[in-house]
Amino acid sequence: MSRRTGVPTLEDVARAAGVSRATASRVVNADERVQDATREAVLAAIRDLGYSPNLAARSLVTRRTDTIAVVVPESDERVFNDPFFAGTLRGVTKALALTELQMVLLIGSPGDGDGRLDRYIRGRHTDGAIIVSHHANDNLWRSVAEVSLPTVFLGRPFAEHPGLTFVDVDNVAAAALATRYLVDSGRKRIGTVAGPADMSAGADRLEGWRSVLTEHDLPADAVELGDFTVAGGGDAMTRLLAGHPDLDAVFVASDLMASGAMDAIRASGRAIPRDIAVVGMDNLELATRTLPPLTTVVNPVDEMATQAVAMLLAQLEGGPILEPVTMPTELVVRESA
Amino acid sequence: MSRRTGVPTLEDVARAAGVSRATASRVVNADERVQDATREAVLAAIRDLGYSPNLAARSLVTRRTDTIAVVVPESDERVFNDPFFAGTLRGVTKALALTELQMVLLIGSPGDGDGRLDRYIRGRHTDGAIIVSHHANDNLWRSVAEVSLPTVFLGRPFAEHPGLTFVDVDNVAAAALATRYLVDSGRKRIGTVAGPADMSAGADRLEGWRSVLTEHDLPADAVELGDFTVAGGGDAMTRLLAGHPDLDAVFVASDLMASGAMDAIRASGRAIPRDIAVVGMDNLELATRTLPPLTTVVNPVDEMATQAVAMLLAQLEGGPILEPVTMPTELVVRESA
DNA sequence: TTGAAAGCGCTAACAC
DNA sequence: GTGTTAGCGCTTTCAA
Repeated sequence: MSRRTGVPTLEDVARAAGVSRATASRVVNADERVQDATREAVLAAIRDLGYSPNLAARSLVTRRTDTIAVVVPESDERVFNDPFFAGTLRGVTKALALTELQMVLLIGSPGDGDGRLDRYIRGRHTDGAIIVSHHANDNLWRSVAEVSLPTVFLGRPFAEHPGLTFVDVDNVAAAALATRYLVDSGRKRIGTVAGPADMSAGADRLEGWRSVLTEHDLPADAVELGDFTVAGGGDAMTRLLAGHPDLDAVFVASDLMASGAMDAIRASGRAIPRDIAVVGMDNLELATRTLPPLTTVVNPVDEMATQAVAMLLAQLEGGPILEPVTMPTELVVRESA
Repeated sequence: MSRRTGVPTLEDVARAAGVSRATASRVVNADERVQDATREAVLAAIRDLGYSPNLAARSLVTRRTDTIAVVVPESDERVFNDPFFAGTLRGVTKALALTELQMVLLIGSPGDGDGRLDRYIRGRHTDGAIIVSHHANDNLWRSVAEVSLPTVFLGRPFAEHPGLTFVDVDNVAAAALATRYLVDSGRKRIGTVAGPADMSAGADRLEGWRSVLTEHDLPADAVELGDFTVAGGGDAMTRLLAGHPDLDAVFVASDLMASGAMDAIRASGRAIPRDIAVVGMDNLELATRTLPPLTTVVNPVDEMATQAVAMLLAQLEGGPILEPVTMPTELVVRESA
């Protein structure tokens, strides 16, 4: 055992097993061409010494870190309060648990003030990245492109760039699905609480809502933006009702915002769905617990995360950058609309 | 720039700046004794080349990884669904953001079936660890002790061991506080939905509840165990009511379980707090949204996480292992009791 | 099937 | 203040 730190090295293992370091390394890395007897000896030494490879040393020569970054350019508050992110992280964690890869979670404010995320990416400290919740003004896409870091976006990135791939739902279609349901149930004055304009999910869902209203010659002017939080949804709804007291329905671009919006609607003295029908999006567990339970569009975060990891792994194994994947959605009808 | 990978090394920087690798290294590591002009030249080269240190190479020589493990021996499901863990991770993330340390999140089932967590710890792949939600039968404490990995437990570990330190609330006192409040408000037949017996938070809160009842000569036989989930709390409450239909109050060892328990109580046709008073523990945001809002004991996860990180940092900087810290709690009275 | 040896990129001890 | 040099622990040719 190494005299200095007490942590056994491969050298120590080799000596204990009476073989060379190269052979010991082969055993550690499951190389075929090692005689069974030799392998046994080395494995025994590993057990006895409690050997564990020094990852830094390995990384230095293999030029792989065996980690992938999960980048979320949002505040810690949001990341750890919003069930959408919880679902995403759960999905990624689950998918990654089947591999040898370790997840490195990088959280940073949108816009990335001090450039921490950017520097980490440009430093190529991980083998690849999954970028969630991308905003128009953070240049993460540029960074990954410039250093050719294998990356999959979870949610379509705002920028178009050859080689940028992603997995997402068709947010335009999802919002259209929700809005069409409201139209079909006879609602005539349909507003929306949209997501941030600097995120594709925000912009696309707004467009889906608008397209259906236009298609039916209904007014598409009742729009307020929220920030994908409960409070933001409540505030937006309050403004919406103030500006358009005749609303009889609203499509809210996320369940979290819908929860806040429903509180605001009730606070205004209106009944759901009698006076105002509400449809959300995400289908969080929360949607079953609102009053009344929320009709919403499924956002299959778990499957999306699995898909994103699979696409990234394919790239890491040397495959080509796969085409973007769009997951199907569906409407879940409960009692709010 | 290195001809092979396209990633610039310190050697490249040194050459570009016309200095030795050692001097370039000094600039990168903010060593004082470098002439201003030299420093400028090196910094310029770093900028031009887009240099970023190879962490593996640095780690190999410094014998530090600049990462700390946050170990949660629970399923991904629980970690990413339970707001208690979200709060903990948020606190740790926030505290770590002020340092140079990167968090490595290690999630694994209790009991640690395949030993992944254990191996990671024993491999000393991080400079230190914060262990959350420790169970009696996982031997994480033994592993950190055997490899002398600087560690702080978040929540008192089940095992006593010299050198094991932790931050926690006084769970006995917290449960006693809740139970005493119920006694003082005239309740006579007080049950409890306790946490898992293999966790100190479970055992201690049960003991606190029992001590107060015994002290007041009240029966302390109405106990059911839950698993700190909503469903588990509901099931336990249902059993409790079946076995003890005369209950007029219950202390539930977590807000999440309390939420489930309240559903079960309502389902049995009883009113809260008229027929049965309920006190929870944690003071999650959820507690403000139950019907009726939940009276509960504060579990200051954010402050605990901050404290744990501070204690770990002190150890990493070479200080002694600090004494365990117990944070204060308080009762938040809402409408459920 | 095994071993010898080179070298990954960096820091730190030492010399100047 | 700066440069030279050794060496961290590992994988991977290359040769035997």
